[in-house]
Amino acid sequence: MTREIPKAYSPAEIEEKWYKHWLDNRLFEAHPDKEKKPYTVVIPPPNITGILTMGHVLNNSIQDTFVRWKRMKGYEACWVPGTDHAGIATQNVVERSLAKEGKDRHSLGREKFVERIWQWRDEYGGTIIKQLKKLGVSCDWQRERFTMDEGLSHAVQEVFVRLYEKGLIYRGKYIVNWCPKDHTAISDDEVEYQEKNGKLYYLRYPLEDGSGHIVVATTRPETMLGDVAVAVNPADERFRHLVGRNLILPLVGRKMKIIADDYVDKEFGTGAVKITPAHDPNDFRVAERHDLEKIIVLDISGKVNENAPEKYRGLDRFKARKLIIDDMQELGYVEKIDDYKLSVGECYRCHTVIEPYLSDQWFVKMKPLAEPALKAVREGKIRFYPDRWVKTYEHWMENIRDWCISRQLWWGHRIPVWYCMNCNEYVVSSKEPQVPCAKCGGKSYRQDEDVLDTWFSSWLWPFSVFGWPEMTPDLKYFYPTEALVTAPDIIFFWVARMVMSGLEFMGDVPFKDVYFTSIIRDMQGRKMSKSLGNSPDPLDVIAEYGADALRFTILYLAPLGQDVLFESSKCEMGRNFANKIWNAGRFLLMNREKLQINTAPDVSVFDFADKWIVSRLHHTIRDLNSSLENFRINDAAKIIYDFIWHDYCDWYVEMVKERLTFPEAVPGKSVDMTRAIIVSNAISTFETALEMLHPFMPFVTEEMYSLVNTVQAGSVMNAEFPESESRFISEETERQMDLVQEVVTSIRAMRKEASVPPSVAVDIVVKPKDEDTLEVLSVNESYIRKLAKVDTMSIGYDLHKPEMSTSAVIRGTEIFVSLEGLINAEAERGRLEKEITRVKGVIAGIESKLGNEQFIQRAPAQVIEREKLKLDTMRLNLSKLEENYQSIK
RNA sequence: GGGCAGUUAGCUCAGCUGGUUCAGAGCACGUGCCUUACACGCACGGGGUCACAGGUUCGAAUCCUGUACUGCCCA
Repeated sequence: MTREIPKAYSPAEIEEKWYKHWLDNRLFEAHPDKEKKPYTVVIPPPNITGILTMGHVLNNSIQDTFVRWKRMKGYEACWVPGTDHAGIATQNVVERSLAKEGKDRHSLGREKFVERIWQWRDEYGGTIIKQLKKLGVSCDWQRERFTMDEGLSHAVQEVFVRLYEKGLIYRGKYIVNWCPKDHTAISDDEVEYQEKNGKLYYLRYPLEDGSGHIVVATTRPETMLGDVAVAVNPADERFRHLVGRNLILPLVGRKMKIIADDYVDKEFGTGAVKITPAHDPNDFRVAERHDLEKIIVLDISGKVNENAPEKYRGLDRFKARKLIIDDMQELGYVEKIDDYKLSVGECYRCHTVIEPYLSDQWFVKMKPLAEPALKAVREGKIRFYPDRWVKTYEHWMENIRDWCISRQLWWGHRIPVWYCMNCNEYVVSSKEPQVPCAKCGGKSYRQDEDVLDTWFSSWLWPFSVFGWPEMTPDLKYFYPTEALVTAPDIIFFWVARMVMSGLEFMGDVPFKDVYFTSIIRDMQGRKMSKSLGNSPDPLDVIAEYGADALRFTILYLAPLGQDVLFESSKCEMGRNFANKIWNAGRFLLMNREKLQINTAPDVSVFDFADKWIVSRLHHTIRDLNSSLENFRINDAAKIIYDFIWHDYCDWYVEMVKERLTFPEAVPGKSVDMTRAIIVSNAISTFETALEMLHPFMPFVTEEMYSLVNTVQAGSVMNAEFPESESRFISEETERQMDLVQEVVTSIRAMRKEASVPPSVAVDIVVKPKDEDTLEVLSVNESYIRKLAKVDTMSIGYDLHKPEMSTSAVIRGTEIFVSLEGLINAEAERGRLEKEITRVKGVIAGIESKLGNEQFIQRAPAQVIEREKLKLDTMRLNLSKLEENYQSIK
């Protein structure tokens, strides 16, 4: 049946088959097990409206690699998947679909609208989860959570109540970032700043007594409708005499004072600042200090409201800006208008320009939560990879501002605050209060209309997924989690806040290591985005190259802390690698099939090649484990790639072929039995390599493992991850193999240089440098002959250079390739000349080093010894090269 | 304006604590090969004053300082 294995690996059916197998056999499921140590990872919950991006691919490939690796190492690996409810984004999506039916949420009503969103979620919300499965991730799907689940919602309410009771949640009228499109407040962190070309308008405000005017500069002239004062710096000589005098606000006619406040920057604009307390955060603070009125002049859509002169009412803020400037110009109140670069805040969801807006909101006091969170990172209880993110984290924590958590949306966790219908007194409670109002005895309540910021549920994720606030067995066993793998752009939104909530509510950090992934960009270095259309659809990439190929390629390309430029054709690398593995397995299977002998691996039949590959294998295991432990995942990918492709396939398999043709005689064993053992030994190393590679390329390794395994060991997932054993590592054997490889390569090069066709075997003469070399090359004669296409190989100290031959010197050992009729004396002389010049250069370099007294005095003895040895070898090489050069006729 | 990265072969990138094998990989390129798994392959080869200028050191792609350009974050 193995004869039917196709030549090229085609991933599609194989991936589907194994993913189903893993699910059916519940291999991803985790349960508290006292015998084992837990290894817990929670997925950064993707947005429920989202689809899989290359960023998710990287992120989840990394997580899966770690989770599978630890699972094979005997940990109870638990990877919790899920999604978040993405308040604004989801509400937008459903509102759009309502609009198509000519409806809006207000006509539907809150209850129906929320119902509608749930319907939408049931229908489309699972998209990204389905897509993740295509990638082969080993999440425990039994544990899939959604931030709006009952349990997680309960956690959110509990947290709100607890923080409120602790005095860490308060309500107040403050300036918030208002999105006039989404009609909601958003937090400071949800505002994205863009550098834009704008104007700086210089406006004249006349003094009340008609004795002149003062000029203020502003980028948002429409806010003048809400101006209540003009402020200057108290130390500013230019304006000192004006402080305390009155102005008349043009267009409005309001009388306002000139006040002095340190906040004003003398250098900016004219040094005089108009104060609009209801529409600017700095002005708001000035107004608090000076007890000024706060006049809101825009409505929730950014249109001028009834507090402004009639002429402007109902105008959009940008239209109002134009009209106001026109009117001011007409009245002679515009001094000048300059071009000006300014940074404009936009809503991170819909990119509408944010309007600072005075409104009633709920806030979390952050300072008390930030302090322990800062300490945990400083003390190394949580480590960041790469650690430079610690600085960013510290800076944010040290300058932390209170978190506005209320959102004027319908989709989300409703704020657990109840207002007395009678007197408006409020009670904070996760359920509707059953007791009469403490203030007036009223008996009916209404709940706060607003919902909480989505991140207010995400920050609880590492423990809410395990049932908090109940101290469930799962929570006890799996918390704290081990590693968090996430993109750096949500370090504030999410990572920092999880640290705070973990410490506050669980009394322990939520995770020990945070791995900040690279950002995937296109080949021009641009961020991948929907609007640019420069992001390949990972599902297309998987269809074309296979999930293993995509995973491996992206891991190989993404070094820790470095951005990655990606295009799907790069996945050829991963695909080719999968194909290489497929064919190596095919080779082994075909040979086993041919022999029809069942046998176990047998160390007693090990020859040089086996000892070498096993040494390389254990080297590789050691390096791979240490790379993964240090989160150097691209190194790990490279290490395993090089081992399988270069050591195993390029050299070892070729050597095995030679042995299968001419097996060494083993006492008491038939020739075919020997052959079968040789194949079994080769398979055994291959299996270990598959185990090592499995966390990176789960599908092809599982498939090959199942084909190659005779004893039905079951899934490779259940195999123990290989551990390096130093008794198998032989530096000596590896050095010897290096020599064999160098000899083979140099013979191949000489053949090529002399244009010997690949089909023609050549004779070689070897004059070894010493006993060791003689021994190694003799032992490996058959391999050298096979690998370099050599007919007879003569080896000895007293041999002579064949008449017509080309030569090379490898570490003092001379290799002559007979080239009867093929040699070109001129070319040969040129070749040797080039090599002689190179070696002379090396010698001169070392001589000047060794001749340097400073070097002799200060360099470590080891280094000096090394240089001396190198010099000896190089001198020997040179003398032989010169000798051979002379002998050319 | 402040902070953090980056600049190494035509392209995309490795190169950890300075010193054999330090100048590497993949792709691309050139030449030759259907050699008893693999043309998604094999073999061999060409290609880089490691951004620039100083400095530390016996010794610098690697450490320090400055400059230039690129990108990100914060104000």
